Amino acid sequence: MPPSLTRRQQEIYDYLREQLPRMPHPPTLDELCQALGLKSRGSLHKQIQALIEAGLVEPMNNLRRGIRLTEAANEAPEGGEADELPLYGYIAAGQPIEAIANPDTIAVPPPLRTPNPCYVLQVKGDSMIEEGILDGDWVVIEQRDTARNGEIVVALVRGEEATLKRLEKKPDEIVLHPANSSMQAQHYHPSEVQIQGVLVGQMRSYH
Amino acid sequence: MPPSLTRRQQEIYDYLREQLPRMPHPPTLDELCQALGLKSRGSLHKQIQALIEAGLVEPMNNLRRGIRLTEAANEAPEGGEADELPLYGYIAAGQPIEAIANPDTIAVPPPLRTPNPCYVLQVKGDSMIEEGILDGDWVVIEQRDTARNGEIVVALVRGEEATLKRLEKKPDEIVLHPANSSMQAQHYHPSEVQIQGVLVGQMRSYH
DNA sequence: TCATTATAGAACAAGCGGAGAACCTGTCCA
DNA sequence: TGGACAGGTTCTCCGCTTGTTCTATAATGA
Repeated sequence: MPPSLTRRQQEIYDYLREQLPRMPHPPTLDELCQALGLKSRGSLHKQIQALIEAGLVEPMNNLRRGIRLTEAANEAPEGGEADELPLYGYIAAGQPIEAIANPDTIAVPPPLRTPNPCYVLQVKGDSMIEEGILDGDWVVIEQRDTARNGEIVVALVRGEEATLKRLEKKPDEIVLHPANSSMQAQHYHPSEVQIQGVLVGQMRSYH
Repeated sequence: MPPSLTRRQQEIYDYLREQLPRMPHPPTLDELCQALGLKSRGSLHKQIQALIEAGLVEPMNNLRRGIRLTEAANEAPEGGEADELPLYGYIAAGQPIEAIANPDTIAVPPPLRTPNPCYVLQVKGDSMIEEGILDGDWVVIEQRDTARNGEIVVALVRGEEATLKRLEKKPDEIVLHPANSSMQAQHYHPSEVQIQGVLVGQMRSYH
């Protein structure tokens, strides 16, 4: 059992886990220093050393191979629960989906999802309050680009505004109905609206 | 066997069990103080010390790695299925909980429950519709016989009627508030009402 | 009334994170 | 072949944070 990491060590480790795969080469200490806002190679080395002792970073015995993670660290990500879905971020009427910094996952019980690919968003605002979807609720979205009349959908309007609304398809227009009597239904030309998914589940925590 | 915890210690322990997994780093004493509304690090330290002696919190020998639970404490919650909770039946205003024939279980993601014993009911009727709890929703209930003002509780009235209502405790009476403007709040003598649990989570399926 | 519990607050010491310098060891190139 | 150079290693020093310890003060209850 590795000695638990200090806060800074954890931070650096998290950074490595996230950024390393995107880098063309394993970074040198100096490069990492710059990326992390440090000025002293020696300081960073001390932190990395701790990660090496914890078995998370490949030891580099005087070789110049840059910093890379251990196999163990690469495989370790999550406990591998079968029904974890990605938590993409927030959805609020009128803004694009706001991705959160740490792409996270959240467990979703089978009845709340479908066998098809799904993801989770957290609701911001009260636009669907009369459908029992409150600020802060998680919604489970099935990834689809079509929907039936009356379904609640994640719709992208003119490529920029993502909203959670009830869908009404008319011959020549698409109407997006909020469920909040203080808001107006919005009318669009079909070409303006792109379906990104359909609501299939919802969860709320009270603490 | 460790000496039993004081009320406050139990409270802090529960908080840790619930909140620690969501934190990016193990918190420092100061951070915890703020989260718990305390102003003195020293005070909290004494409480934590007691939890350490009870074997629930990892001892920190002058190291600054924050507060973390023991393995024992982390694994302790339930021996059984990961996060399957018993589904007891239906709850509707005005009738006892209607047990379903096959006592079933349903998976509940950790954020929707507490570390304490919980169970699940399915909602019948619209009495809490303005709180975003609709007919057919599942509600996760923490098994408790006390509740704080403003919490939504499963209350058994005169030993026969179970309802899901928002609780208001007054000196001489207990008021159960529905969240549906077409229904009336109900007033009872404290001896008539028995708390059976507190709402901690809610789930809905759209298919 | 005394014991227990919870809290505030002050004072202390050491862990920890960082800077910087010097050192060491391979690689490259004239 | 022997520098220059890049990059890893080791060291010391400093200041802030954070765990620890103590004392004092309420509140509560047997």
